[in-house]
Amino acid sequence: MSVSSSFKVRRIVRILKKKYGKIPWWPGDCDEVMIGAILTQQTRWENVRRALDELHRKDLCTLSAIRFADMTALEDAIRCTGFYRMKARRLKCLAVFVEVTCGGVERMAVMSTPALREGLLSVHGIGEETADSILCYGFSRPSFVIDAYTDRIMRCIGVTEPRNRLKPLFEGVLAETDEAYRQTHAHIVEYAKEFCIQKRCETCILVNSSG
DNA sequence: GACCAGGTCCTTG
DNA sequence: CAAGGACATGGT
Repeated sequence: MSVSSSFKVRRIVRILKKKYGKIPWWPGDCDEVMIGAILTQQTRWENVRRALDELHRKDLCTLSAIRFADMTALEDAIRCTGFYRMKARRLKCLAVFVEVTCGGVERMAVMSTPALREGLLSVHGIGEETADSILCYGFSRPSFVIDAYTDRIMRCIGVTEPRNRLKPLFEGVLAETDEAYRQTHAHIVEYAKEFCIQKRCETCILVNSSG
């Protein structure tokens, strides 16, 4: 990766930290994080929150419950997140992986990060972003999450690395702790929601600020 | 009514 | 292997 890109990333991380400070993000237990990670695919968080509340109301907000849940009941509960048929199937796949393949969350918690990541990626419907979200926010592992917002902001500030290089780029710049990864990703999402909602980034403090 | 949302998988050329 | 489409509801 280029020195220039590392420099730019280092700089925006510092600016965003100063702007937002410590923000709480993705509270909830491990099961809720994993379920939310599937539901948030291509979906606004507000709708995911509503679906999670509905799942709680129906006692379906654990993977052990989802594993045997009625498919229609599951689909109904998550309908407001869109892609609800597909997501219901993905939740079932995740439930089987967690409860059967791994033998429960406690077993997952003692797996090595690479093994856990590989296992998650083997689940149908879990790609890199979802896997890293689960690792970082659910299991407190330092695996940085690259999402559409991150990619967009990098373009805004002139970092030209392809998307698949961004993860190592950030991990090379940040202190290698799950907390640093969580905060920085949260800052990026917060900033993106505030300024970079559209493809264009007209009011980008990241470009003009002397930071 | 058009367009987009914190992706992933499958099919084509 | 890059590009395009499907999945689906809810908000602006």
